Amino acid sequence: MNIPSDTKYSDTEIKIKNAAKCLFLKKGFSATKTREIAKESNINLALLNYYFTSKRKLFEIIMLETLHDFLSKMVEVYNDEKTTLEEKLKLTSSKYIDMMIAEPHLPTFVVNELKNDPSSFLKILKGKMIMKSKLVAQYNDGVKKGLYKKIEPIHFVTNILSLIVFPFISSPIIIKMQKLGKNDFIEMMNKRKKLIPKWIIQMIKK
Amino acid sequence: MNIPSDTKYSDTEIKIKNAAKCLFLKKGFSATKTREIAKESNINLALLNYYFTSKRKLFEIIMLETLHDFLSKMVEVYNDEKTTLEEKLKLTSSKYIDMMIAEPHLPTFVVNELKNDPSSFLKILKGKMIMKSKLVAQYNDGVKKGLYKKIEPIHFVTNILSLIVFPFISSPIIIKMQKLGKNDFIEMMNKRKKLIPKWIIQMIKK
DNA sequence: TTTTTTATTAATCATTTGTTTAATTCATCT
DNA sequence: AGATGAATTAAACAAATGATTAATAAAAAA
Repeated sequence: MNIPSDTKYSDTEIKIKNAAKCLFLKKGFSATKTREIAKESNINLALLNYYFTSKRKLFEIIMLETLHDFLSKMVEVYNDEKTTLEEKLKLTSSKYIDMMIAEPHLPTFVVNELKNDPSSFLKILKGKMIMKSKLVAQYNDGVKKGLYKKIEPIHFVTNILSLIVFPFISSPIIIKMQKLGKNDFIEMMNKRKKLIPKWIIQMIKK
Repeated sequence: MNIPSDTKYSDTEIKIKNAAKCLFLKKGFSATKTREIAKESNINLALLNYYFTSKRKLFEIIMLETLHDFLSKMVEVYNDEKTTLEEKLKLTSSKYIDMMIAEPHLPTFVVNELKNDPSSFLKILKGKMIMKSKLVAQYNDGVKKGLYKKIEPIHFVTNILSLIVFPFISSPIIIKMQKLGKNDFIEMMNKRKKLIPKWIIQMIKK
């Protein structure tokens, strides 16, 4: 029984999109060839244009969906009204690290293709203003109460994301430098789930 | 009067290499076309193959040189015998941030193309083991003396690089999110030169 | 069932792209 | 000046690549 998670798209369209997403994530737009997408999804080459008009259009659809998923998951945690700042840090850290263990190509892809076309980013970023999130509000509160040092919030947010995301972006380097196996790297990232919130707190606590 | 900084290469070769490096850094291997390199460097298309055999060979040369420069500058600071750990942090932060302000495409390029072919990384990484650097030794000393918390050194090094490099990799996102101009972003990064060393110290200090 | 619409296919087209060739210019040496 | 080798050029080639077409099969509507 099929769950109609995406009723907008037919089976064939989903097959194409899945294969395309996988390839685009791994190799980027230019290095991914339409024939490769067709082969990987077991469809005829012409169906790609039949359903998606062009490679570029297909790419843009995938780009927007991927970006949307990515940012939505972020903002969920940041805007939770019930959790404290420290809890948010723990949840963020844990959630994103899991997310990127599952899809290791995601951060590089987002960062890369956004460099070429930041306009798609704006389309998605409507209700997802991290800088106006509950997390930032809680940090500012802490500053006012004299609990936290005053840093510009953009640095605060940047630091959190840096410590979480950068290791994944640079994973090939870390793996080579440390002569790790893939599982060792995952192990290392799992350890960071607990460490990163502590580090962030130490950075801001008076 | 020409300074024979690179006597190995003729004028034409240098023109080609410069244009190619610029394009490869900006757009990656696949998206950069040989005709574009020829046009940008004002040389005939055939000269590219005449001097460098193939696009791929040219790319590999540029890749290795860029990587070499990048890592050399890193290790210089890390292995300075005269400076303290805290001084090294300040120097690192300041030096790399300047470097990436000058060449904003560098980190994304390195990270990207290394993902596809980490072998070139190993060729370069001979004498440049960051993990066996003076910096790490000094940190370990500090731990023994009870000054610093004990974290695995790989996390220590990863954190430094994360806080320095990630903002540049994600600069299009930061710029859009904060509605910054390019100069505002540079301003922000210049502020981080002083902040990052402090943050790192707070993270490790007991 | 018949008709009409939709989905799929193989073949082909028109560019693009990396590379090569063969001719020409330029510089160097005798 | 003339000969030799390197540097440069315009033209062309072959393969790859994104896209289209026209024919066929499958599904839906009548």
